Amino acid sequence: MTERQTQHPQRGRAPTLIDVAKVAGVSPITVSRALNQPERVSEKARAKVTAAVEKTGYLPNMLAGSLATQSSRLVALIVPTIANPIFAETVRAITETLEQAGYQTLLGLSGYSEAQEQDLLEAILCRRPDGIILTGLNHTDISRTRLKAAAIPIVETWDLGDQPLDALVGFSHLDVGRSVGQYLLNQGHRRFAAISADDQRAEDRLAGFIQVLDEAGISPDAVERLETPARFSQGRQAFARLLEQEIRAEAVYCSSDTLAQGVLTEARARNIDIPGDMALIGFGDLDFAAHTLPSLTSVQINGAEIGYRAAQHLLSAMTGEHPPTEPVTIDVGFQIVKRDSA
Amino acid sequence: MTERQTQHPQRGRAPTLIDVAKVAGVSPITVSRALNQPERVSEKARAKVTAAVEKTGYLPNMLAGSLATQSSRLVALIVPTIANPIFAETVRAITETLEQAGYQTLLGLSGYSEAQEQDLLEAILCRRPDGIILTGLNHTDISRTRLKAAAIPIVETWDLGDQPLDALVGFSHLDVGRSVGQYLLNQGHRRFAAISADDQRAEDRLAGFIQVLDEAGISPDAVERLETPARFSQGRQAFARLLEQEIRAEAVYCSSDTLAQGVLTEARARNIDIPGDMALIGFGDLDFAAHTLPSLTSVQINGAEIGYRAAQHLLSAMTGEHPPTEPVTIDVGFQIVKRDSA
DNA sequence: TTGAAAGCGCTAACAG
DNA sequence: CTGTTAGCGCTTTCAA
Repeated sequence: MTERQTQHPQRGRAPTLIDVAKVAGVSPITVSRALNQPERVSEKARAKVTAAVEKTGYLPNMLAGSLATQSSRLVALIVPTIANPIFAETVRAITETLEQAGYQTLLGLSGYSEAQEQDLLEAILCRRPDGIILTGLNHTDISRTRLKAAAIPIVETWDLGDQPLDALVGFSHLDVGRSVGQYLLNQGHRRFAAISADDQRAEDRLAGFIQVLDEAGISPDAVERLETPARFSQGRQAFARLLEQEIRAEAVYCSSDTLAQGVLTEARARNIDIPGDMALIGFGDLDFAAHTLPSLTSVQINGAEIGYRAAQHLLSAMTGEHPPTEPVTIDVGFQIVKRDSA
Repeated sequence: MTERQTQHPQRGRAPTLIDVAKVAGVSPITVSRALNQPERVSEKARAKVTAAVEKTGYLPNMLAGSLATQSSRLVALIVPTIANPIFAETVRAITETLEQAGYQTLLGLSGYSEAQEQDLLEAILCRRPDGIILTGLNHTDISRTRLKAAAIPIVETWDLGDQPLDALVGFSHLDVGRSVGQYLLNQGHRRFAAISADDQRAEDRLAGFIQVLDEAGISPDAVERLETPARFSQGRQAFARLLEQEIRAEAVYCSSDTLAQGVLTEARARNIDIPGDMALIGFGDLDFAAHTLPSLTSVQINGAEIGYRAAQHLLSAMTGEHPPTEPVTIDVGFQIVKRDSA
């Protein structure tokens, strides 16, 4: 009398394709086809399946599906942080674009650390993503090896360089720094101070800035370097330190809008008018900067565009529209924008 | 002469457990055990397996593993947006906590829409997450049905209420509104204006605010309602509209720091001193507000704490430390903080 | 401590 | 248009 009921789906077990097939009175494969390639099934069968799915509350098990198909419809995305709105925008654009194409996004936060990125990568690659989007060009050797072994489309973002793993969507940080320097020189400034975070891309921008000053025979009066991620309050403090050292620059370069905002706040507290008494330049996302830094100049990056282009490229690579491509580089550019004073 | 090579892992195919087993000279199951329960395997076998893994560059296929184990080590997380730093913090805290416990996070952005949440849910539940974290208490009926059918631990966040699906980690938005009203009344203010977004939680806060004024026999001179997500510039414009209507409140209530910041900017442009001439109160994350709104009062929420507690609860539920629990409610609270002027 | 057999839920390939 | 068979890569019995 201990016979188990196998007539209808058991309590506590999610209904499977087989349960649906039984209820619909067709074979499992017909259910599978009705769900995934409806055009390859008679209208009658389709109706029976639809009803059975409804009745059982069936939800496909994608773990099984992906295993059989060898395609997970999953994309891995690794960014340093989402606390910085500039990356939040990129993440949003990517998830949105991929979602529409039927892909899900597995998010990893590396905290600007290559080691952490490597750990994330190991965990994530086990899930067999169909593609992967990374931030920057710097990865550990082990990461590079694993990525190559995974043999899936890769897009690196937020930078430009010679040796991308696969596709690359970004802009040149050295050029950003150079442009900023040139811009400030053109404004007639000759005495500079710089406040910069110490991650690779911020360093690249700073290097460009210093390079262009150097070409004009100028070197900055002071360079303050802060640990990434550099916060508002650190920017404020760094500027205060400069003032205490009697450094009176005509223009202050900041590696990010966040830092520039700190400088702005400290300047206000000391009745230094920006941009009247001193030029101040930041770097960040169009939207964010417009909202929080209405009274200064900034290098504007379109985080969303980077995301869209990266996702679109990845999609076309994953759906195999082009064969194992040559590495592609997309330069999304940047611009220096002078906003009205608040 | 068209015989296929099956001797060693083929090019283009990722090595499997069986490949590793062959190289190691043991059975597949021994490899599995060496990897997942090393203590149940002889030291000798373990060494052989480790070497073979190294040599083949083997990476476990979690799709297969999860299918066999019926456990994905995946957690679904749905938030309205990550553009708002308050949610970004929660997301960070959650992914970090789960990562340490060996879980990955599948992120969905609902854009404050229940319909979109439902779509995300359908896609995500197909991947058989072991647990799920949602924002707020409002879900479509279909979402509720699916969530119950999934039979996995659920944590709802950012709100408090009577009918949680399972666990609940948040605070009372009505109480926030009431506290703000009481605070401003205690300061001696009697003429108020309110600028609020129109999502459920902002509406709840506003209702609390109006309620407490009402109890004091006061009604606000004006209430501006903005569509969620409400941006900086809209807050600024809303305040400008109030001024044009000759509404001169002693205190302005804003449903978020972002809006308050817009008001602050417009006030500065018109030489209205905050908090000297007019009180202004916002709502948001401690860190964010401290960075961007140094000169006003704000209700402070700890987004990271909500994330930590939610993730911790979910972990203990998933690892089955407690049996199918009674619904748990965790009130993380909030506080009103007056900051120094910049 | 190790292995053989069976199966997780689904779909590709082939037949009918 | 529909069904049968076999297998995706792993782990769970159970037995040696």
